[in-house]
Amino acid sequence: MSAASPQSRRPRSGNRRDEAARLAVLHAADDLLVEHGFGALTVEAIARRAGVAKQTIYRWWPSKVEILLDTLIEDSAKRLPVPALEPTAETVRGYLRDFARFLTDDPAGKVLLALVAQAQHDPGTADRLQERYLRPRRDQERDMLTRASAAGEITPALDPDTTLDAVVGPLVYRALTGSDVPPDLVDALAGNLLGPRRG
Amino acid sequence: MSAASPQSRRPRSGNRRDEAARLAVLHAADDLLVEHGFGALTVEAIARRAGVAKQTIYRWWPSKVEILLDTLIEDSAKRLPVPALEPTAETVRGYLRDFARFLTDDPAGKVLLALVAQAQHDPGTADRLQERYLRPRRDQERDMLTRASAAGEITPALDPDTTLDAVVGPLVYRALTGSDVPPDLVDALAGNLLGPRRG
DNA sequence: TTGCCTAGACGCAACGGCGCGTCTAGTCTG
DNA sequence: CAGACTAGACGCGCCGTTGCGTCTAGGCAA
Repeated sequence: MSAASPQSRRPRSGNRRDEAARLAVLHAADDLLVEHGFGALTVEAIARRAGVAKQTIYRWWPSKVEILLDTLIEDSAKRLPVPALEPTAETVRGYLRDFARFLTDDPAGKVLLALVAQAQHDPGTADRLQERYLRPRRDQERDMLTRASAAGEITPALDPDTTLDAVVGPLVYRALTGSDVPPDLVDALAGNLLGPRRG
Repeated sequence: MSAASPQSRRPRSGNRRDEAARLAVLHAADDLLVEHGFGALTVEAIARRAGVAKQTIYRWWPSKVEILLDTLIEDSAKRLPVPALEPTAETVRGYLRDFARFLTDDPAGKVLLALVAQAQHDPGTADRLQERYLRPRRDQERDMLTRASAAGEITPALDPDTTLDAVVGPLVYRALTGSDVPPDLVDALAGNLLGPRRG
């Protein structure tokens, strides 16, 4: 659906990068992953779907992993922002619930799971996923927790990183193993690990 | 190391399956995965390493995933048994600590992570992993928790499956993202989720 | 017992298919 | 002209399959 059709694409703009082609590639990769799984995600299939020459892909991306990282970063910045200013117990819980829905319902969630998976098969992917996505996001999440703690909104018993792993881990694990990730689960984990509100 | 050398292999035994060949394939797959990662794990490489013809592999296993499942099941039955009879709070905690070490230090732990990863890329793998490994093991673990609860050894606040996901999830998540999985983490999670001993 | 015969597991080698990443050639636009 | 684009061919490696010859255990008959 979101693949650009050839006629809707603006004419190329000379010797500058074609933004329409870039978006077409990103959307094609996303769509193919969701529709047919990572196994069917080949560079040639992306090129066909995007209506773009294979060489154009290799010109701008070293691998399909980097394409997926681009879509993941753009999409999760848009649709799963980390509450930054004066987070309350409720915004923290809300973020975690959103994260659970992101994992299971959002196409970008599938992209994240696929990249975590691919990281097991290829050390290069593991490094890039850490650098470009996991580490920066974790920094923001840690900051959120620290601010909420300082404001007395939450009172976690464990240090911030362990707390985050303890909540995020089960959500990701259930998503990876094909279980559902209901909001109740998030609330149960948050209740156990974030401590009483306004302790 | 564990690949059978040709001269050490016993002569084939007529029209019966060659057990030495079976073990050579299992060990070759295991070794190649640990040494070079899933990416380098091809059926042809396994055949070369095991000193076995490719057809012999295809005769007995429909895919390399099934080979890995065989090794995972045999190895974790041997090296990570689930405490079954009258589990105490300490045996439950011990099992979870063993599981953490299994994930990071045991070759079979790498096999499990690789299969969880592959399950994201291929629905068939997801089904087989569930059927042959995750479900049976979860059944045993649930039983362990239920018995320990009934005996008053542990007092989890959540239902058994959620409790297991809440402990196992973070361990797996950290292993997947390349973090270490220290015993302290297990103890912290267990302290939070298994409840006070002999409450 | 001796000797042949069959069943089935095995190794060797080659097949067509496909995705990889690279390369060449030609087109289009600022 | 420079630089991004399309189209398509290339060699490589692995896929899963096939044909064929070899080897051995076990059955059967003289």
